[in-house]
Amino acid sequence: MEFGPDDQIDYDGPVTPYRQLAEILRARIARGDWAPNRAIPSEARLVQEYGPARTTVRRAIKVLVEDGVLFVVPQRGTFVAKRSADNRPGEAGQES
Amino acid sequence: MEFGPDDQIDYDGPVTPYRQLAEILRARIARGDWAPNRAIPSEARLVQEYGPARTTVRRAIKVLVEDGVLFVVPQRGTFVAKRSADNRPGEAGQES
DNA sequence: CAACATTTGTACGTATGTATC
DNA sequence: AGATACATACGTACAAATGTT
Repeated sequence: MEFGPDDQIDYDGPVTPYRQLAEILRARIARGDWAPNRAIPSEARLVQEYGPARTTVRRAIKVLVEDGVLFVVPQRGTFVAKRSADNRPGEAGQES
Repeated sequence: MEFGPDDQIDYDGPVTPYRQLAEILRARIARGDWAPNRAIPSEARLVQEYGPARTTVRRAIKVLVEDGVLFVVPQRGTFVAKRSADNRPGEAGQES
């Protein structure tokens, strides 16, 4: 079961909402919704778009940060890593 | 003697309570009370509904998990498998 | 400089579920 | 049966840094 960029979060399913959101964002990044070194929507914006609590958004972002897909700049935003497409859930290789 | 969705547990009969509950739940799933990928009531809820100890509920769930009818997601819930209707106990079912 | 908005960081409390003892 | 632990999610509030007006 793959996640698409336009999917909504299913709160009653077996997959946790933060995992779903992570895969949704991953799909949108892979599709090129936001270019490398560009900021994705703010946490507050993602809360508005997808409905979850901010805690859930942050958890989803954390997954992608650990996968090297995103990186966070405090008080600035969350950005798409340069080689975000290469990074997959398997090996978590993040550079700092 | 078949079990129906509305049956109660008979604690004085020859069939163990957990077996009865398993068949009750199986009937409810077959009847479509919960769709595939949807969660069945929580263990605590089933305790309330049918009266047994939680141990009994868990044992019943275990039977259906081994039959491929249900699957458990830790910290999330117990869900109906997609092809739950196909899976039947058969005579080769394993006991534990 | 001051005031404000934006964004991430952190913390607390509540609720639900399973896991374990 | 009951207690405790852990994971997840929601809501709220405030702090800190940055950017804008």
